[in-house]
Amino acid sequence: MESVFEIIAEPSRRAILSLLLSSQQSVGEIERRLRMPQTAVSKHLRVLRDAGFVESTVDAQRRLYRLKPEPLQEVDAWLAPFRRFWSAHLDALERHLDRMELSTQTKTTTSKKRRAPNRAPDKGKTK
Amino acid sequence: MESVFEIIAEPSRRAILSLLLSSQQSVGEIERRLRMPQTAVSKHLRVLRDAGFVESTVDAQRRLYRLKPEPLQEVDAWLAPFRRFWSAHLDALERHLDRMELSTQTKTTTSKKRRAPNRAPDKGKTK
DNA sequence: TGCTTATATGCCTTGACAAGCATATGCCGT
DNA sequence: ACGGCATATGCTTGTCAAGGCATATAAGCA
Repeated sequence: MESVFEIIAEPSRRAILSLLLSSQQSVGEIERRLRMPQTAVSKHLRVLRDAGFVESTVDAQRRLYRLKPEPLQEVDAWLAPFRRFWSAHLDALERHLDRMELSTQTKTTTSKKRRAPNRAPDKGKTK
Repeated sequence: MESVFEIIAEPSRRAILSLLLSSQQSVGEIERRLRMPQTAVSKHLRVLRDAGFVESTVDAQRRLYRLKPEPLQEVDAWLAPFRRFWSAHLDALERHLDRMELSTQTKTTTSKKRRAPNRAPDKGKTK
């Protein structure tokens, strides 16, 4: 399995992580709320625990699982340079729109269909 | 393939995305810098383009690929609640450490922005 | 026109993993 | 000690995607 990215590629696992955001949960609670078979929950939790996404404590016959931050922080760290990238781009776009007094008040991006206004892509030899 | 998470689960694709952070690149450049066969590069780029991570323009026989922000922003959005989660936890830890007058003076004395105190990662009960 | 460079695509094999099912382990109350 | 509840694990099967290879498309050049 290896990387944290492969771990969170699984939708059920992301669902479990999101569920644990509110508070720690037992396997049975996760099973009910996510409507997924118990063995599947246990297996996903196993993967998540081995990768450090969650930890568990024993409460009688139950096991309570809770989030651990480190692996997702790793994802966040990988994402950081891209955040800089796109904020830089949004700034540039903003300046550009300012410069050409664009009348239409464009709400900032919401739906995925939104694209940058048609500028000629600078096919610069700036390489 | 579907989700953006599955797309970035592939290490080569993450490498390509990181490479494109600096500037747009042709397929051949990516091939050389990542030392990976051309057909592999092309296939990964196909996946990335279909998912909206990159776009390409034609420059004679070359294709120049560049980043598009939206899909990674989607990842970032999913991550947001977890960021809140772990910063809350760091705050709690910090308060806790403050309360038990921990001797180690944290040398970063910027009191405005709280930072995680540098402690050894607590390897409590890993088996 | 042919030759070369740049990139894309189709086929095939292989490996990884999720899902399902059966079963094992372990704790509870009586 | 027993039966039942809660959770974990082993095995098998189907699916799907990555990698390798050959080949296709297409633009530039002589």
